[in-house]
Amino acid sequence: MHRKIRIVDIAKMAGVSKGTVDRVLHNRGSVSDAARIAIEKVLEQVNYKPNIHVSAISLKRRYKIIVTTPEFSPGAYWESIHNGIRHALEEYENVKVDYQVFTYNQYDVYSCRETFEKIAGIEMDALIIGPTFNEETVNLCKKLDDRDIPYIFVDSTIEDTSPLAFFSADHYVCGFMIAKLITSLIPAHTNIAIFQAVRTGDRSANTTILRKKGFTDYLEKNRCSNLILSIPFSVTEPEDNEMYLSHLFHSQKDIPAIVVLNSRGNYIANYLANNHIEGVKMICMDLTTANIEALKKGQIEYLIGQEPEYQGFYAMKTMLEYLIFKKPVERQNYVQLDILTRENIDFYKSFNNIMY
Amino acid sequence: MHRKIRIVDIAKMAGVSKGTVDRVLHNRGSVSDAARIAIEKVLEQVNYKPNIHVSAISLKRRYKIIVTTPEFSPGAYWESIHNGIRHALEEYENVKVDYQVFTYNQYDVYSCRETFEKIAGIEMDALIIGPTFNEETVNLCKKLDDRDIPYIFVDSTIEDTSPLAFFSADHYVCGFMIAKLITSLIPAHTNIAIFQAVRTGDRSANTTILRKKGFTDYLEKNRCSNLILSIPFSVTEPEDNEMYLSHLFHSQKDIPAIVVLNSRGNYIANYLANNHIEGVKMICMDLTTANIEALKKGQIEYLIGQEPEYQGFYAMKTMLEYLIFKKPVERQNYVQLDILTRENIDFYKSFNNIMY
DNA sequence: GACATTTATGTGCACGTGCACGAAGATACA
DNA sequence: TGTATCTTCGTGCACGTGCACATAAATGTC
Repeated sequence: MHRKIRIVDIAKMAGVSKGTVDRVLHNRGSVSDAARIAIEKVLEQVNYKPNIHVSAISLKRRYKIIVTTPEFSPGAYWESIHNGIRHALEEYENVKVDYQVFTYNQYDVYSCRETFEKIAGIEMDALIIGPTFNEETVNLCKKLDDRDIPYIFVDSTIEDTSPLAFFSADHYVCGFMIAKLITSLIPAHTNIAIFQAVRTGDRSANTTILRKKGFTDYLEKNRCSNLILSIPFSVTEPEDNEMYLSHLFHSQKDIPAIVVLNSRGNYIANYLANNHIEGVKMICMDLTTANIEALKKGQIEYLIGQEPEYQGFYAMKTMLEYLIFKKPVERQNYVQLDILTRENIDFYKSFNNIMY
Repeated sequence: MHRKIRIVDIAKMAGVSKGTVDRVLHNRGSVSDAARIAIEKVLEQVNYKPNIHVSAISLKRRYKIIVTTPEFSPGAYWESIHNGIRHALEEYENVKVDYQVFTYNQYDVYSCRETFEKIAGIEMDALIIGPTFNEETVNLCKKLDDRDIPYIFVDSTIEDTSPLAFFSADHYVCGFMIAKLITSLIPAHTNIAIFQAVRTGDRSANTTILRKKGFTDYLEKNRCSNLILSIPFSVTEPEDNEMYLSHLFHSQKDIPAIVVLNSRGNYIANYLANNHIEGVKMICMDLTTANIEALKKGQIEYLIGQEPEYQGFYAMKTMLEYLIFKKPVERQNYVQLDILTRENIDFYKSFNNIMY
């Protein structure tokens, strides 16, 4: 194997100094066409890959990166995404990053709108977005596009935007898989109750819609005869849920299976436990600490994980490498869908163990 | 946050030169007790963490690392482990590593013995071992211990050895989880056929024994009434398997479920397909390309993954960081047990996508 | 005590990139 | 032609560690 090519090697080949090569590599301008073309010619021939270790220690400029996601509490889904983001910054501790977090209420479209308008006015190098509402996100992204500010989505992607990349589960397939799992646990012809979060202003989250679609499609394709009971679930008015649930379980219907398409499965699990309702198989989304607890207790049969730490970590990592090294970016990044049981949950790597 | 502490800072604090600090940090010797103690005192107070980027570019010495595992063919389990190892070396491309691979026949204890004896005589800095046979591995490790050569296990660990670390699934839990999955797919009181690999010299692989134990323990604990049919599986004499299988399926027994505790599940799947035996639920180990194909075709219901790339990657990464930076090592490293279905298999990251 | 040998310590360079600074060359305008 | 302005380009330093080499101190030997 040949010696690794360096900037000075390219400079010598192109008959210029390393400063000029540096300007071309980083698009800094102030280069004559002749010099630029000569250098580009050399770059085509040789496969130059900067030594990232040296780049790292030589870096001087600061980057301002903004992160906006729904609000979150300890142990919740969105906290994991933020943990991943922080881990990425720790890995690149030598890079000077000012990062600022803006959260909004994911059940209130006005909160989102307000936050996004504030963000749109800020000076920044890049943005990481955890989107919920379509229209508001599209509006924000339009402004970002105009200002040539790159942005990356986590958790889900939004149509009619042009992000640098997105890191998300395939929510449709997620619902599809959940249907397969739940139907393997219960007899045919039985009922399945599905809980979905309700939001203000008649808006639904992308994610839940897609999961629901995947779920029903599976049943249809496989001619499953189970009856689906769609139950609303309110995060803002938790007292309503008590009503929905008591309604469901006093309706004399047999409910052998429950599916929760958001991360609040533990809430339902607790209701069942408190009301001594047993023998219900539950499948829920996301490895929140509360959900994991319920899984270990046997209240939940399967938890579906969508690697939130991974999403956050790679969103930030990808952004940094794009900003610093102009590293080419893969746009579509679907994360793994993990099936967790009380048996394999203890080995699940929450990225705290992984580091990277 | 304070400025990061450097070697020269420590040197100044201890009243010595950076060369002496370097010698203490790397245990190079030639340091007076007085100087060593002074430096160690400073090191206790400050939290020195070397800048790995600078370390990386300053590295000069070569390391010789040997890897020994069972033989493998393309797309097979052990190949993934080797892929992970290579990825780690790519990440540390600046480190000069001579690495040499020695494989042995995992079904032949003599082959293993011969290979290990050869390895024991070689000059090296470190070793990564994919063990199969207990006694032979213990013998090799004793010699390594005498020569102070660090070694790391992948795939499984061996008692009575003192490895620097091991990266492995918890095979007992794996079997336990498989039992849970398979019993959820079939009615009570039915038969379950279990395939286990047979080896020369009456030796069994650790892994299979542990998985089988976990499997039967689950059934016992949960008072499952399924009848277990243990079927041998020979890799060396494949024509025997045809016999075992035809025996099984001509015995008039109803076989609604099959569990394969090694990575050759696809072999059984093909037998079923060729003989038009349908409606059998299979759970198999490992994401070999052949197994993945069978999973996608619907011949296999669940595949259990044990992150072989991850194992290889972190085994080599851990070893390198131990050798270079004297980084402290976590001994026990249990990998994730992934449950794959035809739905989520496409999102499974084979590390080719991940890189790191 | 003189010299040889061993042990302990300090000094200085290489690693390759990012970026600041200043020099040189080109162009404009009086 | 002389001066000012803008564009283009080259030079050189910083980053912090690993390690080789030179130097100084301590110890051993007769």
